[in-house]
Amino acid sequence: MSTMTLDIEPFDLEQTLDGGQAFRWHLLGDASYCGVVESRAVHIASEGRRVVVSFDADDSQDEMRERAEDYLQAVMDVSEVRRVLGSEPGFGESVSKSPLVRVMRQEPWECLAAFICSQNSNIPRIKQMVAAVARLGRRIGEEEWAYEFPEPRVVADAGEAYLRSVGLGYRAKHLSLTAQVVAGWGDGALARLRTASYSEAKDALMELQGVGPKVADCVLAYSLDKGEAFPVDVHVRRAAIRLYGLDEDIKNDMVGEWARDRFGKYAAWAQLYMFRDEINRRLTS
DNA sequence: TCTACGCCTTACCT
DNA sequence: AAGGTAAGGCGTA
Repeated sequence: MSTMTLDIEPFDLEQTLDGGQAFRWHLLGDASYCGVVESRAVHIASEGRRVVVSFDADDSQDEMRERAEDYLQAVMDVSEVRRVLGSEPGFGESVSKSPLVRVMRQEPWECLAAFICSQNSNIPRIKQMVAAVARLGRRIGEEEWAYEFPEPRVVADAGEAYLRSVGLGYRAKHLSLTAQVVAGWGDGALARLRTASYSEAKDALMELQGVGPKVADCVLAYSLDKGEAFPVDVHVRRAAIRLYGLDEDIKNDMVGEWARDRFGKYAAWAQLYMFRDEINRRLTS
């Protein structure tokens, strides 16, 4: 293993890596995490005032630094996030005083597949489903989680029946059909949506089976550089109504527009905080 | 077009 | 141990 220190302020590893925007990070006993970034097994730890990334000694330091910094969005100026969200009701104090929950930049296809699995499910189960899909990919290490996420073609060829057999339920059909379509688009087609506008990219994603407004916003926020995306699920909706006094009967797409207006390009960040706070609230009440 | 509502699978939790 | 719950989306009325 090689290690390097990222020039990035320490952040909330648990809520960032394992808080529901990604589903393939594994907690180790020492509060660090291991997982896969672009077909490489990596280990991420917070050590004092530093973030330390470890990886296979065969990989070049420069290349791994670039990958990790991209995945964790290390170059972005988070002081602006603190300024914009730091005095919001409910979660503002957490933003300004605690280690940040970061919006990451995942590989779009893996992100899309994961959130197709997420519908009408919960985090433990989503992890189980994504792990099963990941096992279709190339092994990149000894650990049970160490698989490169399979290309769309591979998932499509595995077929609906297989995906059902590993626990995806009715989502198997959605993922199988979408994998087929995305495979047909060719390499890099999904990532190309990064240069499209928010609404163009969202329309394109929602053409896919199993991708409605909520799943689309997750993919836009967590993999396609659309900070204005604001995934509205039952929890975030409840939080928005409670914290900001929105009408009880407001439509979900209106909640999204409200969030874009209020939080701008940091809507996705606000959503992570609102989601977390609402979940914690339900668990503790 | 727009909205409301039933349904879809099953792991996980209590 | 059995039954309810869960980061939604789709098809139909």
